[in-house]
Amino acid sequence: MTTITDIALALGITPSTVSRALAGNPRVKEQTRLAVEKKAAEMGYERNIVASNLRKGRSNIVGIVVPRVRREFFANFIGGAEDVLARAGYNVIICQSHENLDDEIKALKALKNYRAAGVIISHSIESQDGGHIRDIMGNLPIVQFDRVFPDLPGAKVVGANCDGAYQATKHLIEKGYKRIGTIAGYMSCMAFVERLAGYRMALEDAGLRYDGSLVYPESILYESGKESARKAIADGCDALYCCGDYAALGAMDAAREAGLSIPDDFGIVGTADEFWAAIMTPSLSSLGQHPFDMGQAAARAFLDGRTGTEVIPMELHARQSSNKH
Amino acid sequence: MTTITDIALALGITPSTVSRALAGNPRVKEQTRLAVEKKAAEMGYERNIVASNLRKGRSNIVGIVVPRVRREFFANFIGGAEDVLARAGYNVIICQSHENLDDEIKALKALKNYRAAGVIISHSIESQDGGHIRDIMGNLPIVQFDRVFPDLPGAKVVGANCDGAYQATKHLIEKGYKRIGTIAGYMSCMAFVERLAGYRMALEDAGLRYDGSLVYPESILYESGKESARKAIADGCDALYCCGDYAALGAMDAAREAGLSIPDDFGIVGTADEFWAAIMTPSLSSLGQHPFDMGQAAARAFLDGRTGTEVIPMELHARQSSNKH
DNA sequence: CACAAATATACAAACGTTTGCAGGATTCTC
DNA sequence: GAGAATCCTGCAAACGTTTGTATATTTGTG
Repeated sequence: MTTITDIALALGITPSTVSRALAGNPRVKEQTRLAVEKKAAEMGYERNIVASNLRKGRSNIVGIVVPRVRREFFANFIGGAEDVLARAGYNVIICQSHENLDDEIKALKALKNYRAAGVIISHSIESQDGGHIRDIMGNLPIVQFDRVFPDLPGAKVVGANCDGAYQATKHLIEKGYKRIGTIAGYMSCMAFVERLAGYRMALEDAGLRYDGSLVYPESILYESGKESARKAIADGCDALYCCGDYAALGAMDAAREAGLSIPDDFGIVGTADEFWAAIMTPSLSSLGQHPFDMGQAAARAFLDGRTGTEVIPMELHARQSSNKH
Repeated sequence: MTTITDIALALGITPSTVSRALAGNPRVKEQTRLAVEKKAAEMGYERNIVASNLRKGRSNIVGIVVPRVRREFFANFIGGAEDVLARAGYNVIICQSHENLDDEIKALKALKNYRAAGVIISHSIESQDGGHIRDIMGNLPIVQFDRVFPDLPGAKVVGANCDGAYQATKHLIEKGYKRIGTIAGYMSCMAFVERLAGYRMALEDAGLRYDGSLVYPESILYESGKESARKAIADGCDALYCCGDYAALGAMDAAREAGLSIPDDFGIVGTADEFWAAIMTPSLSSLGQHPFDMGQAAARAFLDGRTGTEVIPMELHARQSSNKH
């Protein structure tokens, strides 16, 4: 592997000049810069990024910390972020917290240790606040997305959760459902808290009473969605706004098992607009997020050093599962 | 940030001893090792991994190069690989080739530059052979998966493509379909070549003639699947084995648009067993891969320095789309 | 032509670790 | 108790960059 010293030797100059030349430092003469660049190309030089990182005390690595890569939302987010970060010369290290505080801390420490240029994170369900993030990362740029701690400074990219849930709930009301519950997700996440607020607002704006007993703040996995839906049916609900499509799917199955027909006896709206929502039968109405766009937005927020909160719109895709006649 | 020099100073010893102590080198006395460990913990020391990597000339980074993270198969694979690599103390850098040779080369160079400990790769569709991989990575461990170049040495993890396609085709034959085509995928990938071989073998074992004109070696995306299926229908096929579920979905839509009923007029089997295959209507028969397991297997192959080819079984999930009466 | 100002390069230290070699201390053997 | 063998630790160089400061070179001004 050729080093700047090799180039310097070949040209009869010093490594420092080579370094500056390659960095485009205006202190080196045009002529020598060209000579250096030519020689470097000739010798197949590639900057040793590890040495560079050590000396500079920071790397061109951006860490992305998510609960799980396998989840479609996060995979798409990563896709979007990687696209714009790679174009800007950054490399992306992926860390999974597995919804687990310890793993999250471990990941953040590893990133700190790599002198990552910044971290893009959606915190685990176990994390109660952003203290550990701030403690570990110090004043490194942090971009939070989807699940964000408002107290933590730095950029944030979130879906229009409140507005989206409002739309979804309003849609159910307009379709004529009378007793609408919600599978609300864990209240430790802002995203879910906001959706609940949107749900409530829609009810109240329509002159309906908000009833806390129709809020099922469980996980949004298939099984717990099904379980919550059973309770909702027992509680007399005729519709559910679900904060996740898998929970919505569970709710569908619960309704069917209870002998209810969808959408006439029971209406359902999910969230995320997974690919399959449109192709199943009955097709599932769902509130679409834009994970890929969010990833791009988060990456750009990092690159530009922006610091506010960016809200990515969500739109309702009304389909059969909520189309009461 | 405390360094080994700080610890050495605090204990009145030298950095080299501290380094050795922390590395568990048997050349340092038990007693001093304990003292060092205590002090290190006390001072909140964490090894500067960048410096360590520079000195050692290699890092604990493993690169995973895939066409796209957003694809379920790859996202799940990465999930599996990350799980076992993280447990072994490695960090994972994700690179996307976007099915593009240039990006793949760029990614490999970046990984080489980071002195990655190894690379796990599924090559882009544009890559014709493994020459560039070998050229760039030199003798670094390379694990290939799914799409592999047989000429490239090193470990390989693949699905049982031939066997799987055989099962799928045999299933269609046994269900009574008479003229079975295949949406075969690009022939630049081993995986697809093997599946085609399995398809052919199943036909011939059943005494049916293999007809090259019923092989549609196009991409396996939805649109091209639909297009290929239109041709297949025009060619008189009554069933298709599709090398991807999205292509299978396209085929379904093409059949429906042609007024054929599934499964009675037209049978379809897909590949990958995406989540939605089971819940759509009619449900899609599909050949299940195990991307998460493959990820784990690939990571273990890397860790153990294994070098053979590991074959992960595929199983057929027979559902409505191929259930001719 | 002398002196100042500007320009271009060289020198050397630093980033924090690892590691071959050497040397000091301890233990062992006869 | 002398010598060898063993055990620990220290010294110093190295990994390849980057960068503050100093020096050398060129240019400009009166």
